[in-house]
Amino acid sequence: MELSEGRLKFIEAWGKLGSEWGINRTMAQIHALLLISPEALTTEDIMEELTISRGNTNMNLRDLIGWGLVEKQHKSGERKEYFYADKDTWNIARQVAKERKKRELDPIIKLLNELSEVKGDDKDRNYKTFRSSVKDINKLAKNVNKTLETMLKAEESWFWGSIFKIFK
Amino acid sequence: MELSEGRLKFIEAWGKLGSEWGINRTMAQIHALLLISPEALTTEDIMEELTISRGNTNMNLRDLIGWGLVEKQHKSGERKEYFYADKDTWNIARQVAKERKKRELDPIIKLLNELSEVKGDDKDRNYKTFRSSVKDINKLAKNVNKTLETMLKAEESWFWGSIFKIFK
DNA sequence: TTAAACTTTCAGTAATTTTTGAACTTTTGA
DNA sequence: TCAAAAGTTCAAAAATTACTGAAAGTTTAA
Repeated sequence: MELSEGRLKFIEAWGKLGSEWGINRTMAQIHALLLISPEALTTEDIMEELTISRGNTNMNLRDLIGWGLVEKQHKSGERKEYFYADKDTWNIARQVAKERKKRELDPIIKLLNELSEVKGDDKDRNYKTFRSSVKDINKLAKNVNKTLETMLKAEESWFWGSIFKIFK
Repeated sequence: MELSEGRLKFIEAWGKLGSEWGINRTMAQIHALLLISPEALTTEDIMEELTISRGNTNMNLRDLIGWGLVEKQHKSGERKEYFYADKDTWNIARQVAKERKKRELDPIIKLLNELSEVKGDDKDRNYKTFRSSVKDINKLAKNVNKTLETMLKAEESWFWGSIFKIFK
């Protein structure tokens, strides 16, 4: 396979993966393009490569910056903004985990704690099933939460090393 | 909070969470409803509780069965089909992990292996960055893969026990 | 202070995804 | 064998989400 074909496939696959995980396709594609670009790119570069509009490019770049996956760069003597993606996969994974934890896991844990307080009749089967499901999900969510917190602080090699030491 | 309010909030939250993770809202809501229902429900029950159409209910139930999260039950002497959700959270997590691994991780690993074979000029910076990104993502994907495989085989208490033994 | 170079915003449009509902199929019991 | 009761399908409609392009905003340098 040629590099140019490989690059296209990579961008396409990253976009598809993103959309399967609730991340907009274009945002994932811009990220993919930056991941395989040695140099920072301008808005124009991205628009051309992906044939998308200026507005779309701009908004998705802001989002990527909001996710902590892309940063703005300025070249001295130039007015234009350049965009660069961190290439360290472990940082990317951590950053995504961090943001999704904040946006989704934390609120769900908060709700589950509230739902644990729901009062009812212990003889009511609906109530018993509700309580039991909420309790179990709560436990799982808290375990995931603890594991993510460890991961957020950890070095990649230590993290996987620890995992595999046990799992063999 | 009252049980009825809690049930509504739970269904709503589960639906939202699903949609944030690329799972259709209604499918997640049906799953939520079944999770907090002690008895198996009929299509009619679900249609009424969630005020959705028969077609929609039917299709999403098929999908849930396809994900291995819901099973059909038959009551003797009755024509109607009843639907029941496994309430074991660990089984649910494993089932979701298993399906998503099969549908998404496995294909991505296959592609990454192909992309590892892309030929090019070692002096080309584009080529070098491409190779390096592909290699790193490949490594991460394989680590995730191994961890998932362990998880799929494991008992819940053993799994979290092992994780926390290391992470403290 | 002006104008060129660039960035941001957002109303309108387009694309995609989800839902409906009615026609169609299957199963069952009389 | 038939009709009632249930289950399934899918074209069309609705809802949601993403994209465009042009106007408005900002920054810079002369």
